[in-house]
Amino acid sequence: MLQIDLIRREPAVVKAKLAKKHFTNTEVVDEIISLDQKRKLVKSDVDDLLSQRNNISKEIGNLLKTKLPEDIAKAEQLKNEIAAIKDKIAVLEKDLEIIELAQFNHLVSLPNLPADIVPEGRFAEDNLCVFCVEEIPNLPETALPHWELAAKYDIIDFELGVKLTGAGFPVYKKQGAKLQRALISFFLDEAIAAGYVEVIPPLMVNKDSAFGTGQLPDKEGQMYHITEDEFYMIPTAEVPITNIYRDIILKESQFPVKMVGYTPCFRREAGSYGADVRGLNRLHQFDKVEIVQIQHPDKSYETLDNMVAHVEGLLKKLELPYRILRLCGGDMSFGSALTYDFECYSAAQKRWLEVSSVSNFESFQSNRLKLRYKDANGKNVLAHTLNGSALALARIVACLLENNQTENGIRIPDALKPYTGFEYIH
RNA sequence: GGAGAGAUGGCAGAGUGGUCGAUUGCGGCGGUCUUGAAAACCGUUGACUGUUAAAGGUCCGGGGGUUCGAAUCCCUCUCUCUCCGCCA
Repeated sequence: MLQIDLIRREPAVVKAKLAKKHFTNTEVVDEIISLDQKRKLVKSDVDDLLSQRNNISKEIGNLLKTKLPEDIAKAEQLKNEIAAIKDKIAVLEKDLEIIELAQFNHLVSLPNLPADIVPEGRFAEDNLCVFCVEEIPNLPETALPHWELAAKYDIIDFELGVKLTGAGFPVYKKQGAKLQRALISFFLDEAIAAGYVEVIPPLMVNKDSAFGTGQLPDKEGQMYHITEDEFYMIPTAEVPITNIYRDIILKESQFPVKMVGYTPCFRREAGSYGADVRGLNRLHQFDKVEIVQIQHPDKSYETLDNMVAHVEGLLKKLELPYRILRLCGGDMSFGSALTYDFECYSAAQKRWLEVSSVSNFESFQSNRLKLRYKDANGKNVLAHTLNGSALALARIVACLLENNQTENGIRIPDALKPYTGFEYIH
């Protein structure tokens, strides 16, 4: 959620930046400002009336204390006076409620403003490739896609998942299950070595948490919703982990807060179909290790670079061909100010798969979360939040299987061998 | 699932209808003392809104009600604790 203060002060700048994100409904900005002016007027009227009421009530209290007949009569008179004030308050408070609700609804409909270096553009093709490995693997035509390798070595069973739950819920078996665990441990250990504190959060969150990180109201349809208890299955560990710091006022000395967590992630992915969802490409449940940082606004972009470097280090250790994209305004997520996507090359499918997304949300989430720090002047200021996948498992597995297939089986990268305990899947 | 008790500031814990944004203790911060530290002593210490600054307003788990006036009374929801039942 954008800060109302910024919208008030710099409406033109806000509109221009929204346009870069292809949010062109600029009348919303004007509407927010006009509602804000109305709100202030009504609020100040209500406050005046409340102030009058408070004073009269105090007076009544004092009069009644004396127990003198004339004072009691006076008190009764004042009670009548207050009745009229109360009616006025009731009317104005109703107005105020309507105005505030309208303003809130408009405010939460605005996406975050993109950073200056975000490229112009609307679609994936407009993303700026800031790094790409020199050699993209070129496998022989006989190379198998990962879903066939999964069947060949009996390590991932998609059909069985359909039986148990439905499409998009694979069952990992044997060396496939071990590989999964190995990757999770490897990613966690790397993050812990980089100073992140590990947490294991709940896999379901309440409405407040889903709102805090921006999933609600914007992406309601993408989460599994447990209606009986009003819980949402987490689409990413970002939600519970970042919400640990909801309603918190940090000291500056606590920056940066660094957390890492492994969780399964649940996504409804309504409307997806075809080659896009084949095999491990897009699942309803997948595993992910997520890194989250909370940082001083002056340092958040430096931190974003650190997080990008961390993810890059993981891909290097896994010996996977990757590229890094700086997302264009139209392709970025709702709440992000700057996002780098990491894509790995899936050599048998001959396509790039997104395996990580690292973003700086600036104060967009913290405004909703009321996540602040006390600055040197004792003023409470919104902190910046960042997060990134480090890494998302399923697509990494897809690339590992495809790119590393040999006549002897699937080769495990050196960095992973201590975790798998085997060098080949066969 | 059944029965009961409770939810107050960073924490502990007073407050049952009026000057209570809230006694007090701990913690935090600043100071005196000290070579330094501890102890002791003194002072200070919630958030939001609003404003040039203020005044004013709001907040005692959430929502609603009674009242001139609610932390305090009533209703309701959520959560926590204790006992019983069930159980990894």
